[in-house]
Amino acid sequence: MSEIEADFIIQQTRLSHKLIKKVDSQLSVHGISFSEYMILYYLDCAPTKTMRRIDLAEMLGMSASGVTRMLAPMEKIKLVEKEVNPRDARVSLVKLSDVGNTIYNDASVSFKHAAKALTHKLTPDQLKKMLGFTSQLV
Amino acid sequence: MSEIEADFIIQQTRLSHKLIKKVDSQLSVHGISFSEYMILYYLDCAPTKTMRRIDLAEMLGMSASGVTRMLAPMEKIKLVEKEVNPRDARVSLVKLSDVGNTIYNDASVSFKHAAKALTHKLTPDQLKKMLGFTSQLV
DNA sequence: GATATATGCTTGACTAAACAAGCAATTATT
DNA sequence: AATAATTGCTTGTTTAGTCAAGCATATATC
Repeated sequence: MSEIEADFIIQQTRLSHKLIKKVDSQLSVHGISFSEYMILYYLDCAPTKTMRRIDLAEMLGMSASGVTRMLAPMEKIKLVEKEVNPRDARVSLVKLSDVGNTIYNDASVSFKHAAKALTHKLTPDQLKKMLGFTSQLV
Repeated sequence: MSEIEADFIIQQTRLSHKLIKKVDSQLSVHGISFSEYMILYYLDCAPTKTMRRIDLAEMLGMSASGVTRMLAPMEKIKLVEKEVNPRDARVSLVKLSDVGNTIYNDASVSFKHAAKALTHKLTPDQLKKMLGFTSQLV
């Protein structure tokens, strides 16, 4: 009666829940949440370590207001800095600060450890295949 | 620099986010959220269509209080019913009502449709493999 | 060049969930 | 039998997000 596609959705979301929970608890050592880590991650990926808030929201799959709310405390503890865009006064750029960069690098170690632990049941080949499938669906 | 395990976690959670969002919007036609669907799903799976709240919480990966809060409105609109356990007055059983069953069956059609649409980029074989990997990790 | 429309961001109000604390009933210890 | 510990559930409080509305700036149209 139950179909494989539906089962997949259910298992997939269960897994995600578990992964985030685990990673979150590992990252808490560095004083950041999974969502905050993701912000630092995308900023670090950006060539100038700077992004527009709306692009950040897009990448995170979040609303613009959600990003505003998340960034406020991160600015307060100087993980990121606000910059203005001289060409367009509407946009307010977010920049990864030096502190933020350091925290991100530290947190990345924990993140990778956690990631390895969470996926150790798969062989490198299986993991590679799975990442491929996952990326295809995103 | 970036490792495949970490990339996998990131892609996996991105995907999950997308899946839930899509399924949620499809289910809204039936007046229920993804989480509520999951409750109905687990109740439907149970042989007596009845579960203890704490077991439900366990299956959903939620806290007991979260379940209490979710069930309150569902009881109000009669999707589920509260039953007492004659052997243990501490537990309050949750039962899938007839209405709940009907809604669940209707919603399942939408759910399966959405699931198929969301996974159509994978061949049946790929999907089967992926479900296998996912289940292994949960 | 004036006005309409679109874009980026923030704020207010709300919702879903978590955590911690507490109550009530059960089970274990003595 | 009395007390302690555990279990199941609920409630108060807090946090992370959403959506809708609004403000400021930029772009397009006439």
